[in-house]
Amino acid sequence: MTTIRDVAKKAGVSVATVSRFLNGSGYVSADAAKAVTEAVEELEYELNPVARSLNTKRSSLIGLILPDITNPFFPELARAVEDVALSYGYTVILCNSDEDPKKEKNYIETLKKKYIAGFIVTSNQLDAPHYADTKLPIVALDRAINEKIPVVSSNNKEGAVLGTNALLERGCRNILFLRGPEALNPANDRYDGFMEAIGKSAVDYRIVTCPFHYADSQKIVERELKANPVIDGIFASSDVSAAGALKAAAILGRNVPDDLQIIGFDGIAMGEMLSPGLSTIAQDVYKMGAIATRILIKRIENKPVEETFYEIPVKLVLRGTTRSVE
Amino acid sequence: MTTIRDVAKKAGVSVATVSRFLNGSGYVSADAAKAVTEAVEELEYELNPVARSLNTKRSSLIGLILPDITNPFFPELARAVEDVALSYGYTVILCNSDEDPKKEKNYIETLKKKYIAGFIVTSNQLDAPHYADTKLPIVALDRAINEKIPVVSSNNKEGAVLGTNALLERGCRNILFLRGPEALNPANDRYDGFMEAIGKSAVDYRIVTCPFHYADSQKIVERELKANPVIDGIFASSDVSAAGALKAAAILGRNVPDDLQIIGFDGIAMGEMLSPGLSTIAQDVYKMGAIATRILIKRIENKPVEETFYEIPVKLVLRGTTRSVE
DNA sequence: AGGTTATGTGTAACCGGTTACACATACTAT
DNA sequence: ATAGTATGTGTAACCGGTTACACATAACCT
Repeated sequence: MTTIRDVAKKAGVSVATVSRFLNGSGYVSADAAKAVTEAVEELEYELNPVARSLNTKRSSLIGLILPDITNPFFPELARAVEDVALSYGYTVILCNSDEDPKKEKNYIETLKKKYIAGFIVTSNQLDAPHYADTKLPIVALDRAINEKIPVVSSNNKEGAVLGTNALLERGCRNILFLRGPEALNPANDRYDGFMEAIGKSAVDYRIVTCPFHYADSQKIVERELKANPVIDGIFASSDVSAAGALKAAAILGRNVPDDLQIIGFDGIAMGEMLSPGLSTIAQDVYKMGAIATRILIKRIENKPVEETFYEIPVKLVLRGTTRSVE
Repeated sequence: MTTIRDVAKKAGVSVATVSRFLNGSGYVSADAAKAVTEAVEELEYELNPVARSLNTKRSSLIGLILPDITNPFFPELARAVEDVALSYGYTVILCNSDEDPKKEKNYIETLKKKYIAGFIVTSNQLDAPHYADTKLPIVALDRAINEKIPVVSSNNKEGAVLGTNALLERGCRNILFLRGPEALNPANDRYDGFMEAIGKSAVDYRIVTCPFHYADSQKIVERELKANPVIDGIFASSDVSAAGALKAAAILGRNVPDDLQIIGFDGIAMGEMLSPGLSTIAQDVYKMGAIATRILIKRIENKPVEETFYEIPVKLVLRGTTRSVE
């Protein structure tokens, strides 16, 4: 393995000069620069990042902490983070936290020892003291940890307004809202949006809390539809719940969309594979991940970060579970 | 930060003794062990993995190379790898290769510099010279790279036999087989299994190559069903293709499963969310990932690895796209 | 002219571990 | 009694970079 000392010898300069040239720090004459460049070329020298880390106490590692990559929302996020990280020369470490504070903390401790450069965190747990006192750059997704930590989030409230209005415009007069878990920030924002939009109408509605879980949602919706056959529209706070609702409708022989219209929230790929295709409020998850990563890298590299709150617009995607507006 | 020198001083021994004790290498007296243990405790000493890496040229990083985490097959795999890695004290780096040899190579080079401990590779490209000459421990998923590299794979052929027979037993007399891309090992094994099972029957069949892509599959199946209305069974080499087939059937007004039965392959979570639920040959993806990781870690730690080929059994999961056997 | 400041470079300490080697003592075997 | 092996420990070099500091020269002031 060629070391910086080999390069220095070949170029006829000191290691300090080589290091300075390689890092663009301090003064290096044109002659020295040329000699070093040539030596690097000839020896095919590549800097050892571990040795560098040891004394700079920095690395090019980014930690991505998310509840569970298996949740259909996260792969696309991970992909975006990885793409952007790669393009800036960073490497992504995958951490499934299961929303367990102990696991999260453990990851943070472990990775700190490796001089990790920063974290992207998608945590749903509400108290996060171990983030607060971390000096490391962090960017949060979907939920605020504290004022100093930038947040990237979908415009959940607006999305919910959009979805609710879509159902109203399509003639729904009795809407079931599948509210997400109260512990989740985005679920609360979506709830607010629904309430705002529904409040402006004179339509009947019903709200049921429903986990972002397929089988549970199916059961809940089955029960609701049986108990309240007048329901002619369902707005689910997640696509997974919407899929459960769709299944429940199928089981009960309800005709979607003629008899019952459904809109989900998230925009996961599965939506289009359902029959009928799921209408949904699509989040631009890739964009969220990409932006979060860019902000993180700016923070890591001490570049100025303009804002601390980034809201990504959502989009109404109409497929088969809603009718066209007449 | 406490260093090994602080510990040595506190324990009244040399750094060499501390290091030996910590690594369980060389001789350490009971007295010294006790003193070091106490000093470590009191000082809350934690070893610096970067410093260690620098001279051992090893780390506790594992690289997971896969085509695209966004593909529904991979999140569960990644989850398994991460779980097992974590339990052994390793950390997982996520690498989306897009099946691009350049990207793969680049990752390997980059991570080698970080003294990565080993790789788990799910690569579909057939030539992989850059793996061959790598001294690093590697475990492959789903395809053999060379004889020295252990492979973990589903029992694809048997799965295909199972699926084909399931359709036959359920009365299908004209089966469409959606063959996966020829470049993929598992697709070929599934093809072999189908041919073997269908050959033993006297049933008509038709084979069409079809990418593991939803919209494309849908189009292909729509075309096929129109051209050959006699088709009463579809065996798809992937669940995504099966989902496309199911959609095509819905569009053409074919009744699944009374008129047309469908079986997929993979067992991705989406299958149960479809209506009707997708019958499929389920791979135990989690198990594949977990086993691959355990083997890799054995290799990394120079423990004996019994075999170099691990075949994980698949399972027939019957849901709504197939009838019950009368 | 003389003092500042900018430019350029090298030596050597340092980051925080591991380990080769030298040395000392205790135990075994002959 | 003596060689040979097992046990135990410390010193110092080393992994491959970065950087504080000292020093030298050139350019820019007033």
